[in-house]
Amino acid sequence: MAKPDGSAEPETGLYADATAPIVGYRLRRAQISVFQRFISVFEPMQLRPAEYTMLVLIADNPGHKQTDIADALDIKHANFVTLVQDFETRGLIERRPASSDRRIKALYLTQQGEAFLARARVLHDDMEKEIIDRLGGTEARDKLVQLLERLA
Amino acid sequence: MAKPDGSAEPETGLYADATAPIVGYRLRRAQISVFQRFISVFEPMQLRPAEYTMLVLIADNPGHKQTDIADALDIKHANFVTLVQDFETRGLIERRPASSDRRIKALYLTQQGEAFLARARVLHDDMEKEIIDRLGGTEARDKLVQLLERLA
DNA sequence: TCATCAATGTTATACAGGATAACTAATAGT
DNA sequence: ACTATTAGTTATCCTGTATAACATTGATGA
Repeated sequence: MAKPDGSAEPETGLYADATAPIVGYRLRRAQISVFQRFISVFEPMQLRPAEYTMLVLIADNPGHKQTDIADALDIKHANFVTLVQDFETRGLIERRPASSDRRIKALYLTQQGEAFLARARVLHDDMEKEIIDRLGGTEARDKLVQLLERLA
Repeated sequence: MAKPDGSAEPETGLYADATAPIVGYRLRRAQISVFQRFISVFEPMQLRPAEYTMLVLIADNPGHKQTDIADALDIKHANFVTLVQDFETRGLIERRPASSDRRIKALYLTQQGEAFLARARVLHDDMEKEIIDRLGGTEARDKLVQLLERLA
């Protein structure tokens, strides 16, 4: 089998560069790697990536209804219910019925939730620093985010 | 609520830039978008992203055992079995027991499989061209792949 | 030799994420 | 008043992924 650049995988002799031009594949690998790091870092806080993003979104948009937050996260309303219920049980968020429309449950962080998120943000900042290091600087990070935006 | 740049979401009034610095989140969004496009483009061929990559890997590394291909794809051996069996049933790949070690099943594309992959590569090339357009050129694509490599 | 251990592939099973349908309660439109 | 729509909920399913147990075959060392 031809090996253009001699960069064989020692263990298997597999020509892995076959996947080089497949952007989707590279994207998925990077995403999995970053998410696994996230999960391991946040394991002590029992917080998964989507959950962290949910808390950030509620913190920065307090009082919005479930539908808005779920849509912003591209999570189906049906699946968002248990997610929200779990965090209410944990005392981190609060669902307050709107006086104007009793169907609506407006979302807020509790004081506990604010403190919890503050701790999470510290961990997350460290993670982002790690990522910036691996990428080679903040410019590279900004470039990456810019390119990802164009694909999303 | 403060809106630094005035870029509100008209529908919900949600401040979505809260997630801007979260690289993992952007990564996931881009990956989902690219994969959904892939799935829709390849729907007529009944081919999913991981399956396409599997065929490419087998084509460029014929005669390797299941374990090697599964490892290269980061798919658990147990889960790879049904995947391979399905494609054998479809007549696209062949599992040939190695004479040296009868435990090993070496993987090859059939002639049908080669023809099938050739058609798939055309579709995929079109998709990559789309992606390059969205990114703004081949240099941007190369830059993206380079950055993704550093994260994986 | 042969007893033991390791590697390959397989089956069964469980669990998490994400998707759909059907439902209740509340509101809006006519 | 009657109807349609919206917000939230429940139940259920499908897919991808993870683990455990197993049969077969091969490798290793007393």
